[in-house]
Amino acid sequence: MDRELLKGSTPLLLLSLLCEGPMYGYQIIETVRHRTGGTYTLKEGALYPALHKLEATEFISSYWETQENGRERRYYAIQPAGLAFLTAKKKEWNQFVDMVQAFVGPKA
Amino acid sequence: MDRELLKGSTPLLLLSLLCEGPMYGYQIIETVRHRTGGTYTLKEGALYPALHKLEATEFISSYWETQENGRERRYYAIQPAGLAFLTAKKKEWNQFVDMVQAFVGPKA
DNA sequence: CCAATTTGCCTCGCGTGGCGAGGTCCGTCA
DNA sequence: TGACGGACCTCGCCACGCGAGGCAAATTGG
Repeated sequence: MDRELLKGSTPLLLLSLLCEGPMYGYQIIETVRHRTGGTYTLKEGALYPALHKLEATEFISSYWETQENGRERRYYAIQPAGLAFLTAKKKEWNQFVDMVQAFVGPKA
Repeated sequence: MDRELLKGSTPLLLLSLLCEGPMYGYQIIETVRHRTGGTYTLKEGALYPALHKLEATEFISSYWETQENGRERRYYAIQPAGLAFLTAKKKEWNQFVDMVQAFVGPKA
């Protein structure tokens, strides 16, 4: 998968995922990897900065949770502002896809 | 339109357009502007470097053509290698869209 | 029991690509 | 003559993803 195509889609992905409930970083990576059948692996160098940025803008929040074995995980949860932002982003995404589709022709 | 989303889609757009026949820079910009109803304006700072890069890799070729009034235009035409590249890019594009769609949910 | 792997977090430098602003030349039209 | 628009281009900035690296603790396996 061409990395250039991915640019800008990360926040959309993350917010969409977090809509389903809080998740921690590693879990996000694994989830994406599994759901895409391995074709797409979110890289840590892309994930964590993106997560931190979304938190800085209050679109998501984070909290540490200790597991039974004593280890800690940092969970991220979507915030109201993030939900609104997601809605806007989705609209933008659809516009974008329609736009490109109009030039390259429909999928089939 | 979020600029980050656009990244990487430019070669796809250009090759798709040039499939319909040779075009010159300014014309490409205007065509895109019109076809999208003005929602998307290809910027010169994105277009020309992209065009030159595609030419450097032999995906397109260019030639100058003099108009009746004496002014010159630089036309770009797709090459066989470009056509092959376009096919691959399209496939990649569809994969990408499907991937994101799988997370944000279908358009409707 | 120790080593290697996995889980889990993170940062930093690099390359890339779009953008805004700038620049140039020339034809046309008021 | 001067302003506008067509038509080409470049350059510095910023944002992003990537690869590589670092660290620490739990788990697994020989």
